[in-house]
Amino acid sequence: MIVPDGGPLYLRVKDVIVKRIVDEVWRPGGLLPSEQKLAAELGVSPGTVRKALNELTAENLLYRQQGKGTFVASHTPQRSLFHFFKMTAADGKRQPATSRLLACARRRANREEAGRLDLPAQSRVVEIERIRELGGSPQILERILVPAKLFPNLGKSSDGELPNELYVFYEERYGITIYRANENLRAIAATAEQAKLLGLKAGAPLLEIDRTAITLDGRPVEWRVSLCDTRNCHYVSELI
Amino acid sequence: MIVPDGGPLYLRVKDVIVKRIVDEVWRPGGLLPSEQKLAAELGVSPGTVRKALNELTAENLLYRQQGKGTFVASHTPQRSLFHFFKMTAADGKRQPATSRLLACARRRANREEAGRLDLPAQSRVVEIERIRELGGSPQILERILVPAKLFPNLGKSSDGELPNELYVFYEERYGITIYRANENLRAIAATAEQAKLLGLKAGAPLLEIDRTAITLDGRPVEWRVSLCDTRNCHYVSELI
DNA sequence: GAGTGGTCTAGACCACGCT
DNA sequence: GCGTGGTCTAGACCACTCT
Repeated sequence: MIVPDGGPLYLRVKDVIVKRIVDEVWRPGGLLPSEQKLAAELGVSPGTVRKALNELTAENLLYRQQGKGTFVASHTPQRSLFHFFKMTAADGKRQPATSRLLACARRRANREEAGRLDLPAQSRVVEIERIRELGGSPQILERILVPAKLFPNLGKSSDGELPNELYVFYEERYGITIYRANENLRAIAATAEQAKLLGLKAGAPLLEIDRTAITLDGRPVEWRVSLCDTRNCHYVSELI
Repeated sequence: MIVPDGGPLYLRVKDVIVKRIVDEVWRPGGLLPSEQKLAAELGVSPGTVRKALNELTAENLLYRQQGKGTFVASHTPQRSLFHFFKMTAADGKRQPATSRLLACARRRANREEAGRLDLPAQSRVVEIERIRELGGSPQILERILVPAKLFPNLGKSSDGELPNELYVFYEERYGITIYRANENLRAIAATAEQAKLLGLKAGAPLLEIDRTAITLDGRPVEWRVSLCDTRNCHYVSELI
């Protein structure tokens, strides 16, 4: 048996599959071998492989299509939008979001930033600042921080254009796929500078979304703080 | 075969089980028949029953204990706390929350309120106002609205005491189990009155959590608006 | 020891996508 | 027509709980 020892067999099969995705044996969007072939290769029964594949599908790591096969999940604009963007307009309509770049530069991380990204002190990072507009008016002020090492040319050449959906871009351009994110939400008062950028008065209430995004192997690769004017939109959370 | 027609068998088995919970054939905390007995009774194979039970377990409707059996999920203080209370202290510690009742009275619903609770216009409702404290200082101002019809004596006699975990109370006292909730989050500025109750200045930013809680059969039974002082705590959301 | 859920196996048949 | 995943079945064995 090729799978490592210890614990239930289907969990070990899961680990093998995850490891192959991490090692880029199978890349996002790519097709996995069929259940039967995987079962034969790993020396387990098809039912065990099926259980592993189904759990990974439930965790949004894979997706399956009857008649076609099993694929590694990847960021399409749709998936990115629905999974990682929880702001919705007050009227429920999903308006096309556009973004305006304010800054994009490389610099050294301070202590807190290095800690958040699990980097050595003083590591180089790329800082992106932008404003996202929903329905024409500025609504979200974002500061994004990523390790420079993982994003080689980002912020060096003056890339005037960055796509609105960054996770699609991370994946296609740098081979970095975001699988999970933790968000902490607060209400804060806008500083004079923030207020000006969003067309508000200083002290106006803003929804602060503090997000750490992590890859499949659990490394944090993005720290993002979004400040939202929630007069015309809100953050949606479903508790089950 | 006892299960109704149409669609995959295991989904029909799920529907049968859900219906029995709704009809209180099996009550929260109660023990279901074993897989084998259920399979025999419904005339399907044990594997099919198992698949249905596992999906319902994943949806937090049931829980299973090896060697003991399968039970209908119920609100314990723990479960209520972990599933439906997403505020965490800034230092990550979960402090015991206490609450102070401001008001609890029956009255007629206005248009918006009736709409939110899916009630006829002018229906009687119970309104609860309270302040929740985390670590000694007031942090959350809550207004809770429930249909008077479903909560017979609530708010009539002056119940000076209401437990901190209302969902446990709803279930034990009125047989109403909350299974899901939708929350919409915003940042707002505190009114003078709100600020006074929370020990803040007027205009201070507050996190507004607008929640609709629904039962297993999909009926909304509680509308709750929580206003949180998020200087020392935050709302946690995990995106997967 | 009896009963429960958890795991693992094996195979049949169906629905779907492609060629 | 072929290969894929989706469903359904049947049974063996293990781990756990309780008496």
